[in-house]
Amino acid sequence: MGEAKSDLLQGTLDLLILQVVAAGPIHGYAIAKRIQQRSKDALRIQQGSLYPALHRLEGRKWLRAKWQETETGREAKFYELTAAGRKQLEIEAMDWERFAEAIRLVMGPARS
Amino acid sequence: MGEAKSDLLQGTLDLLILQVVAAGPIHGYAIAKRIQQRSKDALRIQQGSLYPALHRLEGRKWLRAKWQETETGREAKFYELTAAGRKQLEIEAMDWERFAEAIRLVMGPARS
DNA sequence: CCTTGATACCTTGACGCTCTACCTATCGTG
DNA sequence: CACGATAGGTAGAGCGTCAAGGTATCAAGG
Repeated sequence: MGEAKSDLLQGTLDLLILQVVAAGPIHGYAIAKRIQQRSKDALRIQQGSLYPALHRLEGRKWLRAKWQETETGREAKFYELTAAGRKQLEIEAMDWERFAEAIRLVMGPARS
Repeated sequence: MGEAKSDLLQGTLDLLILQVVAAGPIHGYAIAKRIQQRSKDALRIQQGSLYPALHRLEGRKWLRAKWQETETGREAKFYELTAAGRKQLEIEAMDWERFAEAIRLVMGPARS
């Protein structure tokens, strides 16, 4: 029940993660929370989506990880953007804008 | 080579097809052409994506198909929207707008 | 004490969609 | 006659997301 389809469109998760991490080192759990908050609860990243995505991005050298302590005194894996990651973020942000514009064109000029 | 990732974000093809078919009966090949033209060549629907999608939408009773003759005198399968299809189009169009807005929020208010 | 909920990490398996690549057939043009 | 455009289709693979499960720590409440 609830949502018939998945919350996210495939391919957008990487963009969201890169964007959030771009603001500074942050751990996985907080990334999901941040995305949820910033989207006003419209986007909820499942942990089963989040962690594989983080490992994927790390494997592609777009993120770098290191264990650190949170403000609450717990160990957590903090991710930060590499130079390649920053470049990738720019690419994906542009891709997204071009894609959204293309959809807008097909959906018709009649938009409020 | 070429595009590293898929042209389309998963889930948007149905929306595009429904929108194009909403304008009146049209056959598959023309749907792909129409989407490509309207998006100013940004979106190219592969036949291997198109036909399975059409069969899927027909199976869900959102489209109805019948063989007819084109203006050029060839047989083609013309698709048209059912009542359920029209409703689905509204739902997916709304979903898309909410989703695009959510991404915009996460990407930051700092937009040109 | 002990349970509950939040924080924080992770894996597994299934599902769905799109892609590449391939196939058939007709028509018009060079 | 070969080719590109039109028109339909299938098969296999890849990939990302999801649901569901697991571990462990910490704080608060009963």
